[in-house]
Amino acid sequence: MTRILVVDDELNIAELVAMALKVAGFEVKTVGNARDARAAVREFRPELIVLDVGLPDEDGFALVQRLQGDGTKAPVIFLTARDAIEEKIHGLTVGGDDYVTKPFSLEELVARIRVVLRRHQPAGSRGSSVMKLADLELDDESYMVTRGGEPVELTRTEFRLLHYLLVNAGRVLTRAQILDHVWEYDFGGDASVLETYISYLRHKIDKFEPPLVHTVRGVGYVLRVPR
Amino acid sequence: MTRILVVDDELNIAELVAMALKVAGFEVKTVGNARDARAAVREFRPELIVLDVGLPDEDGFALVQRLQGDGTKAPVIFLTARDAIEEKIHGLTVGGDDYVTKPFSLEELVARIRVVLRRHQPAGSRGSSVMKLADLELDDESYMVTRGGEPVELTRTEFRLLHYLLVNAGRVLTRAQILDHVWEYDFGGDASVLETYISYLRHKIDKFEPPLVHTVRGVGYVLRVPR
DNA sequence: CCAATCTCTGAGCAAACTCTGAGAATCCTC
DNA sequence: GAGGATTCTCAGAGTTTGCTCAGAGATTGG
Repeated sequence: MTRILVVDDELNIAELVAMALKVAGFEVKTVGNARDARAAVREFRPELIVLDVGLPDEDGFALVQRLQGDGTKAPVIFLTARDAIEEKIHGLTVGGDDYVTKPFSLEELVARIRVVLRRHQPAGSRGSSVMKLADLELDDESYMVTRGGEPVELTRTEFRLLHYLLVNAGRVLTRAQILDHVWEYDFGGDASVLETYISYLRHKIDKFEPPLVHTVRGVGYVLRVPR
Repeated sequence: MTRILVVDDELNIAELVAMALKVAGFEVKTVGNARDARAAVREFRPELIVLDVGLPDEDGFALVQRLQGDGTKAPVIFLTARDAIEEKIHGLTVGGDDYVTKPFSLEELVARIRVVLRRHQPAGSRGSSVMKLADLELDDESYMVTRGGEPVELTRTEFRLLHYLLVNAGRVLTRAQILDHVWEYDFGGDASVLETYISYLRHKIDKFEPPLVHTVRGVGYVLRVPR
């Protein structure tokens, strides 16, 4: 089980992320400051670090330098405010690290984590980045979706939504779950957006037979092959 | 796996270069001064050396002489300030060595490394230096690009951009990734330059059908053959 | 040292996307 | 089958994102 260290001083965010990652099948440890982070790196030996750059006791980037000096090779995913100085991010994606701007959606964060982890694995043992259900295919890496071989153009939100449904194919997801994962965590609107996007998705991928997106009345939605 | 030794006393630069080279599939060792460099040459037996000429403890050129006296035949790529005495360098690069002026772009450095390595390989085992996608061809060595057989004139930045996209054909690259690789490492501007250059590229290579440069809204760009 | 070329900036414009709200359609219960 | 609840669909407002262009500044080559 892949170990991930989450470093964020905002407890709510840290908890939220930790939850999502545990559900996604990772082993997670959370700390709230740089000092604990260094200790955790030594003891917990994480294989990836999710790091808020706005830490109270030490600049996130300085911390990374120190950690890597300590011998960790774990890639880092930085959490940063959307309008933060992009300059500081420069040079970051060279080593396969990445960053996600706040507020993010959990779906997006988990996707980035998967991409970074894949890049850091020896090329041979890498799985494919393609997910399938019936004749529907979704490629994480190239953002391509095809149904029955035909390419389908999806917007970003549509893509995230389909991705989340696909990861949980066969399992019924409640509206709340979907909103919490696919939309940014500070999204204030109601579930009608979701219905709208389900409608869009159906137009794009379910104009072919058989339909894959199914409504479970009073509960939520599932992606599955009907029998 | 080709071994490359990076000699630079600026830790940030050395790290940056090492990262980029590892991602490009080389085995890398980094040292920060001339003494360690000589030791590393003996133990690590690099097949190419990237050497900063502004070393604190010994003049880079003197070092090369000594190294070659030690029996290394590894070609050298010098890193030098842009306004440094170019004559000295010209004299040294006759042996198939090369130089890159700081600040460089990673794309450029890696390209030079590939060219130098290719020159040093026995003529028989050389691969081609031409990359293709559909009817688009790009030759690393001669800096020539053709689309549908027609030659296309590209400026240096356009060439680097296309090259980076082509190496990663089929994979969506974020703006940050592209800026980090194609632009010089101290570039401080924002992504609008990139958009401008994408526009230039499209005018030059995508006025033919089918278009190869595709925008993935909210994410970045891909080079791919549409289906 | 001048001219040509290249790079980058900024602003205006265009297109695409997200979300809202309201009415239509569907489903379920009684 | 009526009525209420739920879900679907659509059009449009508002926002975001990307494209293009002209021109200033830098660089290169003669």
